Amino acid sequence: MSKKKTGVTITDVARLAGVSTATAGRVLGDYGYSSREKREKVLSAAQALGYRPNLLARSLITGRTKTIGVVAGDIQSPFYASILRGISNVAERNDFGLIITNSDENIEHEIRSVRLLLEKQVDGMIVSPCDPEGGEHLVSVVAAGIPIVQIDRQVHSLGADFVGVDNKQGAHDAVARLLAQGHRRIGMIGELGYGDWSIEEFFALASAPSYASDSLYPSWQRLHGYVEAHREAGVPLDPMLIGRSRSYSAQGAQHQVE
Amino acid sequence: MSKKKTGVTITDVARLAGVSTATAGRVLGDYGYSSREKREKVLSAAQALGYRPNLLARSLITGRTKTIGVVAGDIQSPFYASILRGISNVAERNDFGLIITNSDENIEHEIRSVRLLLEKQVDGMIVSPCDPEGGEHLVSVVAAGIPIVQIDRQVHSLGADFVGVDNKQGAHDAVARLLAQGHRRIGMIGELGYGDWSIEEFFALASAPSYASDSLYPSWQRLHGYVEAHREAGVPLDPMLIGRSRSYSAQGAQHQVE
DNA sequence: CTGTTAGCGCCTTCAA
DNA sequence: TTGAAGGCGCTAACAG
Repeated sequence: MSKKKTGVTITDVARLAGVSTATAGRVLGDYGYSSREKREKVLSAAQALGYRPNLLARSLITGRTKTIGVVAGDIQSPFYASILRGISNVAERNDFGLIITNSDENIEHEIRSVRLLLEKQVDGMIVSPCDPEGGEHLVSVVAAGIPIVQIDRQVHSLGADFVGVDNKQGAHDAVARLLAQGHRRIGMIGELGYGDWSIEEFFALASAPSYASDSLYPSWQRLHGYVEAHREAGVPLDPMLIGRSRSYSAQGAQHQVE
Repeated sequence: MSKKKTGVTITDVARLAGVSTATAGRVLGDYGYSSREKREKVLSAAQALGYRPNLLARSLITGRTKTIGVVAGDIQSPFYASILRGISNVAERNDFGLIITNSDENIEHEIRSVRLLLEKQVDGMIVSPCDPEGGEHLVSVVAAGIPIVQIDRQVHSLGADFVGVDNKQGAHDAVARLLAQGHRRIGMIGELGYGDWSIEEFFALASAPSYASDSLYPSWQRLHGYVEAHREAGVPLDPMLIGRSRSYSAQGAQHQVE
């Protein structure tokens, strides 16, 4: 009949148990002291009433939400899905909640997501920044004292932790091995979607021994490794051997092959 | 230097704007009346201080969190990933947050997840119940006035909304078409992992025209469709044509073929 | 060890 | 249209 949300509060439990709300809070929240006797009274009262703590109220006071926010590129991609699964496992093991958002590699979506997470008072964020250059919104987050861990890509100027793949080194090692085996025409298909250069231009840039690709997108970092391996082996580069799929998809790659 | 979280509150904004917290709240929360003049004062004060509303505090009062909780089987599976993506899109469009959890098709995980979501005061839940029979934990949720939408599988006794595939009909139609084309030995590989019957036993059960498979796991529902199509066509069933992969994986299916 | 008193940040009556 | 006062559910300081 009644349509109101029940909302059994700590006060209800305290009353039924015949103690103060403070004492009830101490046993239900598992902090501070409490005698065996009172403890049992409170627990059974809570049980009887079907009490569930209101984590919002608790967080409002403690300042901690036991929630971490994630800004992924696209939940649906196997890459992010597997990462999310790992994050989720660890979070659950530690009784943390997870608020997950997609950026679709779009900076405005990312900013929106970050704002939402901030307002929901997450304790920390895991972000895959879609633009290695522009990260003012992230700066304001760390400034607010909320830790950020970056995934896959990083905003260097942020100085926040980063978990990812050493793209340049990986590609370098793979290509170097092929070159060592005597191969000379090594093809590579990469996403290489964003970036202001043609392959020729990038080859020129990346051939400088001091070139740093750390702040580029992953596929360009890998191409840099490709270039370095060639330079070290003294093998000339041929732009015709590089395919730009412009998307991370099998179709895109297939298209480059044909 | 200071390590404290800044925490610009509505009070700070009100003071700077020279109005009461009530007025500041009205413009920042976009409710109630406010004069153009005050409104602008408040907004620029908020801007200057970098004010961000504390959604926890707001939710504590309003009783609504603009958050919906999801209990998926496994984020990482393409099936759930695509569903989550859709949910996420709609949620974002409506300024809702999403708390996502995995059940791993394990009832205890599911119960844990549901409890967490309840305590975080989600406004509603989307659940893929791992046991079509046992759903007491879900009953208590709807009893608390929190709407549930079920995905893929449903607890019938719950009487909650359900979104899914008509497994029986789909399998029935596919098999019926093959039979109509004259084929007689039609194989089927299904997960068929849970369930107390052997294939022979299930054939016997499902051959009854009145048999209802609604509360079974999806793969059994599909097998029911297979059986019905055969019955309607008067084609005898052969248990040897059914493979039980016992998992939703390519490997499992492949193994049945060999 | 326990109860009382204050709030957390915000919204919501209710007067003015 | 505005402000003052009260309270959401809970925890953090005190005294006792």
